[in-house]
Amino acid sequence: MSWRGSVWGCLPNFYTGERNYSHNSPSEFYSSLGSEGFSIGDTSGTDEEDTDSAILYGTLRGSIVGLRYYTGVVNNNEMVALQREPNNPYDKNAVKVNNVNGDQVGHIKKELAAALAGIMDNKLAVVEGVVPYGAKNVFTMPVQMSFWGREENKEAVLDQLKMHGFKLAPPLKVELATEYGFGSKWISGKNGPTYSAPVHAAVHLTAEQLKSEFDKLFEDLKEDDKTCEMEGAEAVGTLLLPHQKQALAWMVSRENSNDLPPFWEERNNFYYNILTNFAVKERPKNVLGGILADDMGLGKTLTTIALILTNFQDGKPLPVEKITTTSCVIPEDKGFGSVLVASPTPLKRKTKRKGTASIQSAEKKYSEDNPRTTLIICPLSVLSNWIDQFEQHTSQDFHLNVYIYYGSDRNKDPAILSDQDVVLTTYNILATDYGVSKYDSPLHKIKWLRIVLDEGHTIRNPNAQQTKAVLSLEAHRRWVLTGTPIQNSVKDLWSLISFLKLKPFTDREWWHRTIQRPVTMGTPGGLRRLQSLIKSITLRRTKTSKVKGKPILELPERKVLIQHVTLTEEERQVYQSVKKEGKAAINRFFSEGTVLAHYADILGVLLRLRQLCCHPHLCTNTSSSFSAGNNTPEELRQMLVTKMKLVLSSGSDEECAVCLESLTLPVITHCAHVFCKPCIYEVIRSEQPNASCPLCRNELRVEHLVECPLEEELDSSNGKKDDQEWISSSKINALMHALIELRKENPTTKCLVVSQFTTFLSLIENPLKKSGFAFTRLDGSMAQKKRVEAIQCFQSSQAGSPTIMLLSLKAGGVGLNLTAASRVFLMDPAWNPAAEDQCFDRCHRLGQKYNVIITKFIVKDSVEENMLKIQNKKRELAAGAFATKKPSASEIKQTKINEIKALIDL
DNA sequence: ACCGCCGGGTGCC
DNA sequence: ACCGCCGGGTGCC
Repeated sequence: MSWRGSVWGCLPNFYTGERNYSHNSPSEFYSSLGSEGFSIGDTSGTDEEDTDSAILYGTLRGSIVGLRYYTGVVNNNEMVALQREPNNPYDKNAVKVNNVNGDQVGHIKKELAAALAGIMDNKLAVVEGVVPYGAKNVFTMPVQMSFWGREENKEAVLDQLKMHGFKLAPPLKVELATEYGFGSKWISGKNGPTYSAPVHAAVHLTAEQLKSEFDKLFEDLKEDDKTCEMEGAEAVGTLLLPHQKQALAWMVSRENSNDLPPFWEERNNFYYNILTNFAVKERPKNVLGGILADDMGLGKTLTTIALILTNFQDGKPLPVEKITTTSCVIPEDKGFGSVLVASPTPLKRKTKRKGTASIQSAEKKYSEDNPRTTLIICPLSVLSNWIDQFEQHTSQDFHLNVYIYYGSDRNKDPAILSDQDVVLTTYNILATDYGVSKYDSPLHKIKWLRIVLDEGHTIRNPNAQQTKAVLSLEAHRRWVLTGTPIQNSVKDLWSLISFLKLKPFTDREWWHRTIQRPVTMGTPGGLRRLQSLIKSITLRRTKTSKVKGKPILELPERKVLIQHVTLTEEERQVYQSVKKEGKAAINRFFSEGTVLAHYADILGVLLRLRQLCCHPHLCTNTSSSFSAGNNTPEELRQMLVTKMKLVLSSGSDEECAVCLESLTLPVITHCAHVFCKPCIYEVIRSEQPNASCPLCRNELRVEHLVECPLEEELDSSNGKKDDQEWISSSKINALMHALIELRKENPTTKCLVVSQFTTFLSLIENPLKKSGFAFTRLDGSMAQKKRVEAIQCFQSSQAGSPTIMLLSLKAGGVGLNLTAASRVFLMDPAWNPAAEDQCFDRCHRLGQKYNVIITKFIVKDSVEENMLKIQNKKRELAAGAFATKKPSASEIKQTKINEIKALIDL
């Protein structure tokens, strides 16, 4: 059985190269020193990227002075933050001391500050403080400091301190117990033995142990208060499943609750944070929201829509309005599958709700303090899914304004936006507005009723512009939807927790000191702490979870069959001659050592072979000449870039060598390699000022990158070649045979016929027509309206409705629902098995009534068979460990080279 | 007395 | 700060 349901998603998000922080903000400081998630037992240590785990150098007692002048107060044993203040007019070495709330307590005494300044500025160590006693002093108070840093900086730090006459004491003083999470048990042994601190950050757990530890995080989440059910309001036009009613009850109770946030306790009229020992008089606010982390396919979107309609205002549902206007305005001219963010296609919409006295009076209930609008932010790929689902699940009698804030003509008037019930937008639009001007960004001018982050893990990189844009939005209620809350390590959680505005974790330092480090260092209780945090704000069910003893989803079986296809003599001849030529060229590249320089050539060869396995007419537009001969290097380069574009425009689902997944927003480098735009930008950012290509180490510059729209964004209709007479192919014959057999068996069975190559789909149309099949088609080039039509048409159970859908592999987002089909014919294998799985899930999901049979057509003795082998290797890799070591640039290269060899039988 | 000592003024960095 | 430190006032016993 194929692996899908793991909590930890598939491959980790790889970064190449070390980050280089040049700013002074404490949060960046922390991120630069934070340990790299869980390090797995293998610590060969040769990898320079693996060294940013911090160890404790030792501790030092100092004093905080100038308390008179500041308002920040602390308690005994409370954590404090030390922050450099290089612009202090009295002392350029000044070090501020702040309490957990960020209020200044005082300064570090100047002699000590002089010693710390250099250490802190050069990021040799992170210095953390706890006030052990004397917190009520008037003028000065003591501070116990811990110095954390990389092993290799330890000497330098000790030297610096020595120069100023300071010496570190051995780690772990009793006063610091709370830092380590030992609690009172530790302190109680007054004259007991002394313990030495854990010095090394490495946790000696196997990958399996770690995974099971992580899985425990989400255990028991289904119990106690999370099993109540709640019916959706009348406005929810769809019956909710039991587990969705549970989620709704939980979400509504979270939004209306007045509980204290996790780790806070009330003690004699004060509220204490038991992690930092910080106290406040005002009751800290809990997040009115949380993380809905259900597995894919359990209906997070529907549940969220139900929440919006059911807990609309003051705990009451959306009122009935006797007005009937179109609820959603769907863009007519262009689909959402497009990911061209730089030049968004204008979407048509109407501005509604002008006039009508009754509505105006209704609007008066809403104001700055009492907003009405929910903002939903999602990746572009699922935007259309949200629109569909709003349409599907809102009852006819109710009217919900949904405004799609997308496209170059989006309405930026905050007054209009805050007058909607729902504003839907994408992370990219949000980040673009914010990038233009933080202050003019319309979405940042509004205080929202509720913000929903869909696929919330997209903001897991705290330094990404879109994360910053998301974190600076204002809202009363906040939700994160994600199927994979932790992709790679605990680090991934910070952005989400910070978005939820859970104090004190919004500040990176407190998150790091109280949760991340205890967890990564394996401090007793660290994981328990994280678990208790997650438990209090998260609801997660997997596909195998049960409600009242019954499985949440009873999905029918899914079988994958491989149907071998033998080429005809004629096809085989063409194939062999192209292969021979290609193999000779690739052999030459190997002997010249220019394999990676000719990457585009090689992809071109492989593409032609893959196309020939499908149909001889597919590769007529791809030139077979190799870039060599009498061309200048510049001409050669141009040819390679052109070739790469041609490969990409064929529809081939190529992958990015950095993230190892299907390309998103492909860009071609100067050296004719292709990567995801975000991946390569990350490489450039981390290797500045001089970055080099992960595949060939050539110079890498932003201004040389060429964006390359995928085939999906191109109009395929004008790519049809009418001048060629239609002929069949072995694969088409195999498909038609299967389809006709199937029709004999059961004429109502519906099928998906999937290919990466839309021209192949076009070629298949011909025999379908001849054999009298009713079919429809869905590919990336279709306008949104046509897609909706095609999907509705196909999903219909009416007699005479199409039984076949021609589907391009990557069409539509994860939400695309094609459950009417119970058979899938995959005409050509993809590099990335995950892309195939995602495609199969379009019919093998909630709502599927029959067992699903998937047939993969694979040509015998061809590149396709070799692709299957590579796919299997990738599956093993993805299932094996969730935190595989980051491959270095040279490993990326070697993997690619091995793949090429395997593919062309070298 | 280019000292010591006294006692008032004063106080982060 | 019930300290230290500074700098002015002062000066045998």
